[in-house]
Amino acid sequence: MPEGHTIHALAGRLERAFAGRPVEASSPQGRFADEAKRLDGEVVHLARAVGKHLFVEFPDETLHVHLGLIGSFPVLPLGDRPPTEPRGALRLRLLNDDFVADLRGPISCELLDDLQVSAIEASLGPDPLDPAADGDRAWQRIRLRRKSIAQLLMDQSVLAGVGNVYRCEVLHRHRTNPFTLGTQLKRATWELIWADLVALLPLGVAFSQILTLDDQVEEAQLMVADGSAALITRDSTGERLGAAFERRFAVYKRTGQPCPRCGKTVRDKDVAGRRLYWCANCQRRH
DNA sequence: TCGCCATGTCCAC
DNA sequence: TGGACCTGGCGAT
Repeated sequence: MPEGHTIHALAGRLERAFAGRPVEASSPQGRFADEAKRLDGEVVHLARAVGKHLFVEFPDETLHVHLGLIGSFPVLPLGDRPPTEPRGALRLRLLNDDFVADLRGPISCELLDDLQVSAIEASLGPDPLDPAADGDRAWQRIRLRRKSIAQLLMDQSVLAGVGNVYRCEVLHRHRTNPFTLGTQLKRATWELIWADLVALLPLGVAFSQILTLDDQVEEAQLMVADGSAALITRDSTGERLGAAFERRFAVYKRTGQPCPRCGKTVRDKDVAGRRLYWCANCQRRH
């Protein structure tokens, strides 16, 4: 269940497992059979992510994948075993001598040309994981909108990569009222939120885990700074094995429990089809 | 074993 | 704005 950090980590894993070598591609489920045939035997150039969109570049076309809410694309080392027999609805399997990657349940899986890839990228707001991204581009879209900042943070044309967990947690971190309209939001508040996302999302990629509580964030940053993050046990794709941190949040899925900052009760409410969690007592800023 | 929910998005009304 | 879609995990049965 992916926010942007998951897709960036996945792109890295695919890149390490497949880039620079020919790949066997197949669609056991059949829904991607013609396209898989076109990729079969081609060399993978690179894999990259923009927000929640994954692009795997081949010589003549680009595989575009969006996992949606329930898609998965695990990259597994084969070791000395043959790949497992495909089971269930396996949309796409990528295979070489060392790795297998099985794509299931994506909301999109398609082959695109460069123009089509550019069109998708152009439709997305800045991605805090892109070092060249400009948070001011998002601000220009936010400041004119009469929608709540809770909705705007989830709008991928405003900002690419943030999902429900990061939105709830980052609004709590900055004591921001989720119902503040874009037109009411202070620029200084946005700048703090953007800078925070730029700091938090790379920790999500490094640890394959959403970290938003100060104690965990500080520890994770120290581990990145002193190199010990790299020493965590990893498999041969470079993926960390097991969770490094306890799964804890300030407000996400904590309805009825005390806010860790002020002790008042965390609330939830459906906003545009997604559940928002927030503390009405200490999130009052605009 | 079943049913529900989920870190997402699109489309018809 | 509600439903549809796709799969895996988990609590209730």
